[in-house]
Amino acid sequence: MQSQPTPEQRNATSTMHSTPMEAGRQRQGRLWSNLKEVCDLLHIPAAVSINSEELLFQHVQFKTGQRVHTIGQAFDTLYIVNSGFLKTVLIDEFGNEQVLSFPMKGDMLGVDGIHTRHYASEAVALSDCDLILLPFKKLTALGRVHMELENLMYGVMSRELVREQAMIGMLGALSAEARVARFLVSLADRFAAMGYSSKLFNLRMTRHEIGSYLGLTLETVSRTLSAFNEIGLITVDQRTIGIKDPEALKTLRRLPPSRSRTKAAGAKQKAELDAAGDDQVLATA
Amino acid sequence: MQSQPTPEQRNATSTMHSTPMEAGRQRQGRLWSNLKEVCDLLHIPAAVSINSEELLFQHVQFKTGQRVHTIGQAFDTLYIVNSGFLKTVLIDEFGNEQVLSFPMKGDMLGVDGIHTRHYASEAVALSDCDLILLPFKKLTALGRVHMELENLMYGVMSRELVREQAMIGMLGALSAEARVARFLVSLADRFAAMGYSSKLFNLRMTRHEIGSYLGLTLETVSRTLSAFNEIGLITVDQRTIGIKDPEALKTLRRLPPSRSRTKAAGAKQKAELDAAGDDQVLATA
DNA sequence: CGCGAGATTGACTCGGGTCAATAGTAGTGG
DNA sequence: CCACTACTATTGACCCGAGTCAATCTCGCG
Repeated sequence: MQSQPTPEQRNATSTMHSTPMEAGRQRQGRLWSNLKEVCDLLHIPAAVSINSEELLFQHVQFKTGQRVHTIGQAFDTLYIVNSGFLKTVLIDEFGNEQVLSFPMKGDMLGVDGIHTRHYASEAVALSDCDLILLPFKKLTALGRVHMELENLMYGVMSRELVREQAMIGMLGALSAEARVARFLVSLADRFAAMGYSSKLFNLRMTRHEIGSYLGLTLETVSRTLSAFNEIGLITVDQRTIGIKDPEALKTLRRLPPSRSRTKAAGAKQKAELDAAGDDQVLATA
Repeated sequence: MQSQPTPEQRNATSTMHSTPMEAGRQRQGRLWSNLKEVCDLLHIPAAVSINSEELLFQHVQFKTGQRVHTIGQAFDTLYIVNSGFLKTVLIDEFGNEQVLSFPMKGDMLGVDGIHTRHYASEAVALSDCDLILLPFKKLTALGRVHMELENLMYGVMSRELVREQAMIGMLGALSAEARVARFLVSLADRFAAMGYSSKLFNLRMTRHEIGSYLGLTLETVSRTLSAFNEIGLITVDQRTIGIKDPEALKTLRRLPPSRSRTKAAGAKQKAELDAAGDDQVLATA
């Protein structure tokens, strides 16, 4: 039940007891989803012409650290994140990881495998995850019957393309501080879109992974977060991040003349923050 | 606007005189292409079940400096480059250009517009160009009839996605020299794929544009090219580049990406990485 | 022929990478 | 419960790669 949720296990579970009116769908374990649910998850308007319950998509669970797919593995299915957090990485010729994205609820995985029929990246669960399987064959076959599926696919792929373009722009043009700032804002927005707090959240990834994602070292990420903390833009406690000034983060290009940042200024900021909320900032005086 | 052939012109042209074997296609100006030609151009195996000559795609010519589409413009058509060279750019909040790609023969433009129905980037001709128009509506409509069209689209979009992933990896992990080196190799390969010489070619873009594309300044690009020239890897004369040692360019690096020390592969690689760190410019795998 | 855009090269600066020491945190087992 | 270990995060000191500023050179074009 734990180490590897294989298709066999899922069949065993789902066929174990099938409630007739549920048409084979296992509700409580969230083992199946219909097209409507998939579209909702992707934030794509599903001009619902289909409620056919035979059009169900299987769920699979992955535990922290498990790999959803690896580079070079034969491609046959796409995944949609129903819950949990992951990272996708490229491995260079020396075995070094390059983080490409941090997929979470509503994001699609595996699209890079379509072209060569082999996944071009590796997806790893950063927390326990629940993913929906979209067998690509099935998808394209259904695409000809239900044209919203087709548009869904185009939309998702195009969206992903735009996201990567923005990423390239960021890596090419922004300073370390601006990258970290935008990363935090982006995370906050995504949490907000998922219904979580955009003001206080936990990072699911290490500094190292953030650094890889942003083209920086973990030290620079750590230092930058500390600097933001001193200035009062955020609060940092390990992986707990509090967003204090989203506007400033959004428009930040460069940090104010860094040399003049004295201890006194830092202490002042710290005091304000402590007054504002009950948080333990450990920036020792 | 400029000389943009309209759909009416197409109908006029195609019905004007129909040479039986040409089936209404205007040869001399390369004004039309059928699906087979489009697939060939994209290097996608067209399991040819269609030779229907009513399935023709219009060409459009753009002159150097002209914009094919701009950011925010309503999306309705994709483009395939039949000849010529272009750049696609993002414009940031201060009007600065960020070059995203240098499309040439066989590349597709406009895919980033599908998601929001507005182009997310701007495409500019760096030379006189001949593009094939693929009206998106028409394309999706045909996709349901001829499923190879569908696969074509998925394939092209996925390919583009993989390309951008590689770009992100490069920007995130490689030194200036390695980026320039790989850029040259990539250009050489693409020229080779088009039937041109991969040993001697002309850059269609300025140092500034190359720098923007690679996340560097034009001075760094210029200096790096000069350095490669001195070392004998290439010859440089303004925009004329001669590739002398493609292998060296391909494997050239600098900073061992100490950023990512992967647990599994990391230990194995440590010695090599450290050794590589003492290397100067050249490194052989 | 002169003008302006592009390219090259040098001198200087500094952002961020590297190396290293320390400390906080989580998981494991006694 | 604590001790032990491995991982993660924070911080400081140092320095090098690449950005910035600026002068000069080349070339294409009206």
